[in-house]
Amino acid sequence: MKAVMNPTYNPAEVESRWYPIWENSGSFRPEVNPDGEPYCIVIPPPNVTGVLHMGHALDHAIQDVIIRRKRMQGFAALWLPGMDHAGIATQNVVERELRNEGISRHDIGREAFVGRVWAWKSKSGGSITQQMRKLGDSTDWSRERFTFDEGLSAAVRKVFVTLYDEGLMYRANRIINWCPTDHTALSEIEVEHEDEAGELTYIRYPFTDGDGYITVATTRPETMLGDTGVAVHPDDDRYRAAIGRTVMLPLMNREIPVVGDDEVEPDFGTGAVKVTPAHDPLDFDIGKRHNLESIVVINTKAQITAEGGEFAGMDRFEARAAVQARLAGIDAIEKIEEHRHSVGHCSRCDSVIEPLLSLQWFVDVQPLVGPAIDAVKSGRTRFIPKRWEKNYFHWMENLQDWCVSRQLWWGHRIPAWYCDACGETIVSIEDPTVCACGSNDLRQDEDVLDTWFSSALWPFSTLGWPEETEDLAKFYPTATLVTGFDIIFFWVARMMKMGLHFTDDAPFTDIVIHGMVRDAASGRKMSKSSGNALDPLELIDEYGADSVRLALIQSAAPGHDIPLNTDWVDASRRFGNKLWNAIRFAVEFMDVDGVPVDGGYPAQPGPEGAWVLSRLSDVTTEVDRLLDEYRLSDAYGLLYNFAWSEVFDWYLEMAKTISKDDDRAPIMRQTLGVVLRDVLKLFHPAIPFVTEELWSHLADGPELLVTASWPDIPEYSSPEHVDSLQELVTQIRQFRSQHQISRKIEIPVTIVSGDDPLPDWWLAQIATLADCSPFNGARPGAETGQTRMFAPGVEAFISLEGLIDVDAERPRIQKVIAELDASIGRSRGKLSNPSFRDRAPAEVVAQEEARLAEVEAELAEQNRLLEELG
RNA sequence: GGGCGUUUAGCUCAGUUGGCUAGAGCGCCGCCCUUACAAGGCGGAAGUCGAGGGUUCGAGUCCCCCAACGCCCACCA
Repeated sequence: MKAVMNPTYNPAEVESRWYPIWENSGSFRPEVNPDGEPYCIVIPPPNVTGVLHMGHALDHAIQDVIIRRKRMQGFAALWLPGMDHAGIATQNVVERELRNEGISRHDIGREAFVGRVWAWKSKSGGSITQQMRKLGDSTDWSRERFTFDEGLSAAVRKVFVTLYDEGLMYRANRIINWCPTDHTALSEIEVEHEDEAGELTYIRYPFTDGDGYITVATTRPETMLGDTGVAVHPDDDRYRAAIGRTVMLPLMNREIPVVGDDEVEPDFGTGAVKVTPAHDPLDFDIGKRHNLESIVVINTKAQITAEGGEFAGMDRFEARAAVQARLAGIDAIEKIEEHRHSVGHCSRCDSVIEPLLSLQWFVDVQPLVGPAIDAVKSGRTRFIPKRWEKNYFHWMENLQDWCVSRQLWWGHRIPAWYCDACGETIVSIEDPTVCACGSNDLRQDEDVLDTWFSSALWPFSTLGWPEETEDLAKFYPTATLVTGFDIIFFWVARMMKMGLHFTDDAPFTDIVIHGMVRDAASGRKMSKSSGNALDPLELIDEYGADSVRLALIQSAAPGHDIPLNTDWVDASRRFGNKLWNAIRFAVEFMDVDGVPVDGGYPAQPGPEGAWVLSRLSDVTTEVDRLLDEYRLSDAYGLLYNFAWSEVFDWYLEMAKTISKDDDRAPIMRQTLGVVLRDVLKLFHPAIPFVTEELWSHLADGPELLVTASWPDIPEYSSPEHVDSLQELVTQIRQFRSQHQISRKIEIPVTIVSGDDPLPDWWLAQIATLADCSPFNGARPGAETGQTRMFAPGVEAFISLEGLIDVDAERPRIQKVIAELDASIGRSRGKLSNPSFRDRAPAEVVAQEEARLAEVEAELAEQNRLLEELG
């Protein structure tokens, strides 16, 4: 018995019903296609603290379209979900909780704190996994992973220890980027540079021999407290004589040398630079080259240390003003200029980064770079769109060593132990209990690893590596990665390096890069901070997940940003409603249901059926081509127009003209059913909920649409008659509209065909679709008061007498003539050009000639009609 | 200082081997409550494809140059 379908589609009710059915049926597991070729996408793991935003919605919609189609195509398709432990972000959330209780993490200690984070995770973390279900993500939840779970942590240790054994993981004292707020080291890509207004302070450093001074320029005068030298370019004539002399550092009264160094830019400032090896990366290098001492004058809280003398204890910015004032007091400042310069900020908390000399762990990435570049250069892995490859190469070629240690508690603790007795460092997978020297006085390194370290292993660690699991053998290397360009450096490049190094294969074949979702109104990136963010969850509640997905997919041209507003979502919702009603009509009013899941394509579908099936076949072929190239927006734009403008607007209307007791009714129902079935299949990856619901009304058998087969349509050739039918109907409608003729008036139309009499079905279609009474007969005499229409193979005549004011037809014909004239002009121009005839392909020339002949004939006829009208 | 992207209808955007009269959604105008859908149907108006130059029989599409806007990278202290 048929279920009654509501005339208005209600997404909320339908969507909440289907997801559990899919999930519980195991449809998202690759095991549903046990013999299928493996196809795997690993999800970019959202932060455990994350809530679903538009960026996720886009990223997931794309991945879901890809994986759902592959599943329907019979692949053993796996979309592997999971989350990232998100070191700093998560630690901050729990620290905020503690702060509300009036305590800090140091009050409860490391172990208790980590316990609190786990407790938070099980209670509040991972809400995004429920939100992904609302979106319809067909991820295999039985394989869900977490970067901090046991298996992945084992992979992290294995990688760390291996890199250490290979000499690629080392501990060193370097200038690193320090966030004084998050109180941890950061890698250089976690620092965002912004141009800001600042000052360039020119300070005089007197020579110790009393003969003059040298002026240095700095944006950070407070660092002068730690100066241990002044550097000039060795070829700079102004300063050549100064090299080797010493100056007296003001305020500190420290004698420091002037050195010559090629890295100094003579054109900047005074051409002489103060050297603070402990607080500037360039100065650190210069200091090393010239054996200058490193004096730490700023601590991890961004305060001046005891080495800073009278300024000790001051905040760095307070000290900047104080140092300037003191220098001015002793007349050591030559001038202060306004100066815009780039200032580094913590990408997480926006604090100004402090370059600090610090003992940290680093990965020597150079040996990993070559294979990662080669994999892309050779085409083993390709970026889509290709232009991102250039960015990837450029970044790879300019890599610094990766600072991986973080001064946090939430993260993978560095598997290094230090022996207090002998000073030995032990790096091992298993926790050591005793040192080679016999001492068991071992301290594990306090630091944890950069969150991105475990993310870099994601494609293989989630599949079981370093164990040789079945999943790893089957699904690695994975097929496709889908992500935004903003994390190519953070994540994609590192996965490539680690994947190639540890598995000897690139982790993906295709890397699909999409843009950012933007607010269509302002053009800005959607973000909470700018207050222009659309909340996908609110949109899902209001419009349905299908609408949000389709809007994103249709807007997402490959590699471009996506402007989104609710109009797009609303248009998608209307499409869902249209689809709903089209199928409701077929099921309830045309008795189309029990459509077979596979095949069932009619061998003799009749002319309308052959037309729609040939269009379906063409469109499916094109959609497959577009989807294979990841052009989702083009594919679904095409399908959207096909479904609405051709299937619903034309074919469904044609089907209506065939009454239930007509001999052609059974074949029409079969054809309509098969076409609608395949439309549902083609749309399912984009709008899974409404299509699954409609499938349950339309199709026969127990199979869910989610695991149904992708369409494979036999060839059909379309009868030419259908084109002329559509053209003539459109022209009659235009005629009616132009002359404001009510639909209630049936227009008598005499139709003349070139050869055979027109079939009854054709006349019946014309009659219904154009609300006219067609008569297939001889060409009427050349009496006045007729209008004439052309369509391939047929002409139509309408007597204007009694239908319209005959005079009103004149301007219409004149307009038609003007258009035809223009067209003929263009055509003749082309054809009279000898070069065109010589050089254009013969088929293009022939096409042009045929077109001209046709248009000329029509022009002659319209001119004749105009004359008849007088 | 490098690199990349964008510029097409009132708005937001498609347009990938150069080839009929450049498309879509929304908006706008007219008619229609036709029993799938008024969240709809039918019809319509609207674009010198950022400026200039070049290649070509033919350029929104390829090349050069310019302009505006946006993004990324970069240790000018």
